[in-house]
Amino acid sequence: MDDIDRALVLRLQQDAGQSYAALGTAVGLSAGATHERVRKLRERGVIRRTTVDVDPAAVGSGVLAYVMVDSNAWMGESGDDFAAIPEIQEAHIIAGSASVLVKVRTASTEQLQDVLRRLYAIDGVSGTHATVVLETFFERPLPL
Amino acid sequence: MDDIDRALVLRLQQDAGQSYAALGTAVGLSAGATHERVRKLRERGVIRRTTVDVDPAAVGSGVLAYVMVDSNAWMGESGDDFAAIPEIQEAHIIAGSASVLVKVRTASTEQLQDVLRRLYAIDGVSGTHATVVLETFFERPLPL
DNA sequence: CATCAGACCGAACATAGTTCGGCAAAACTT
DNA sequence: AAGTTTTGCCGAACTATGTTCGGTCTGATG
Repeated sequence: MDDIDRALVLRLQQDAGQSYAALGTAVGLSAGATHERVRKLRERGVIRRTTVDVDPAAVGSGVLAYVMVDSNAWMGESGDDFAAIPEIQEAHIIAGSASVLVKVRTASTEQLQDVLRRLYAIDGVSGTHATVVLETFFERPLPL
Repeated sequence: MDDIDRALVLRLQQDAGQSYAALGTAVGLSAGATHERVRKLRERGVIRRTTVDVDPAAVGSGVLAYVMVDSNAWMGESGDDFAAIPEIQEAHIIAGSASVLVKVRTASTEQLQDVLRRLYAIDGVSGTHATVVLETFFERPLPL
């Protein structure tokens, strides 16, 4: 994981569709060597997969909210329960007063309410505190 | 934006590296027609870009925290101020007691503290409340 | 000093991306 | 309802890229 690897990851985050030749030129390598570097980055798990970035509003997920989930039990094994709710995009165990923080995307606030209802149905969940996002400044890749 | 488009976006989210031929077979189209569909999805902005999913811990961002930022002024024009802090991965204006919610990734809690210091330096910021993530259950693409 | 392992280059070969003419179905027009 | 236009698709040609491989160099190891 040297400077060249970091440069490769950075450029792939910006555009994973470019050719190995272009990528190689940018970092000072041949296409073949670049290919080999990227292959190893995938093998090591640094690069998990290549994906596309989708406009949420265009696919019926125009409402974004973060929900603090309070509980009266240990939630460490409840990952699957949260994963079963498709509108939940992220779920984290957190330090602090609540015990789980989830990121939810829905088409409407009515559907958001329905997600909250399903959250309450999870074992150990004693309360929720939803924060609705009014405007997103930006969402961007990791710094390098 | 019909069922085929949704199927294409779904499959591209899972693996943007597969061939148009494979993608076409999966949805019942030829490679050429698939190519044209995906081109239009990009043109319309439904697909914003193709990127790679990187393991944060592998690139020196093992600490994740969400920070509620309180303010005593209108923050609607301060997007650039938040964008100037590279460790901030997302920044949103929110409804509720705080006015901005940011997602921060750093290598250490010391660096997290330094980010908080830089947040305080932004015009109008009157306080912060950081929530450190202990474990991430999952982070996944949008539902379709 | 000799040997070994790792990384790179450049060229060959295989595969996929991209374009295009022709066709058919659907959507307007009159 | 018939004509006309538009849209979307197929399949094949053409172009570009991915992928592999032998040979070379460099730095590390013993």
